[in-house]
Amino acid sequence: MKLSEKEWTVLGALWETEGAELGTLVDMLYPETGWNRNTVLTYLTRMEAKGLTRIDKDVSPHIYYAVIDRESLRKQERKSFLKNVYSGSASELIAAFLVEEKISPEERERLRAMLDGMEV
Amino acid sequence: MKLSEKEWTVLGALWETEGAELGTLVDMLYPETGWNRNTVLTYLTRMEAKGLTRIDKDVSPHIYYAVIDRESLRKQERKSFLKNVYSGSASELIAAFLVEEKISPEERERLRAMLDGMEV
DNA sequence: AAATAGATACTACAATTGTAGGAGGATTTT
DNA sequence: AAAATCCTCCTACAATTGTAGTATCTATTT
Repeated sequence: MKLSEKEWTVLGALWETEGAELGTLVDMLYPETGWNRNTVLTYLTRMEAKGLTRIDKDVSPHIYYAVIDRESLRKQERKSFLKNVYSGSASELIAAFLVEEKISPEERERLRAMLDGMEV
Repeated sequence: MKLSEKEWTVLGALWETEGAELGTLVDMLYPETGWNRNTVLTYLTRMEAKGLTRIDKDVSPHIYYAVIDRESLRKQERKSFLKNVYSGSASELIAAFLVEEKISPEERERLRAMLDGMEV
């Protein structure tokens, strides 16, 4: 399942909180998105129908959770990004991020170590 | 402007050909997508309305071109991918691709060289 | 208890996306 | 020239997405 950008945004808040009430989520999302409370609620319930979120209705206010784990979703996104945007060329992709984004010396060291580890 | 996956697919064919007739595009896309000729045509014309493609109607059959260049689109996609999927952490993103995708020794060397070049 | 603020449910509605079908003109092949 | 193909145009139509408004119910403050 391919997520929309907004759904990622919603999930971002859910992952951050590990379960939260509507008000909390609305407050978290507002500065970034300007969304109306009902907009957030609509996302939450639609995403429940898709199996992306879970709503605990036994308590009031309800508590909203992310259902899918971030890593597996990332994996899918990596796959489609690599395919669509870089026609499968991982090294080109990596190179682009390397030139464009600042990488701290520590991270650089870590990446280098990874490259070395692949040597064998 | 955020492209859909299908639009990327269409653009892929257009970039590959640097201008082509419908039939050519349909043939190129069919194996991967199974799209009906009219589906392709619909994409092409809708994308023209969005300024993504250009249609030369002075010749018959018409010739279809990509209007935006790949690199600038890639840039946008990198940005949103980094933000949405990796909350801005480029090194985590790169690391994920490094472990997941095979990188040839030559490419590995190149990436290493890039890392070294950042040393200064 | 009345008023206020929050939460939930239900409804709405336009824009976009995916996927063509049909009609009719243009061109190439028998 | 008739038939078979292409090509383009126009139309369609359901699903999804973005973004709420309304009505109602429930706590919380006055």
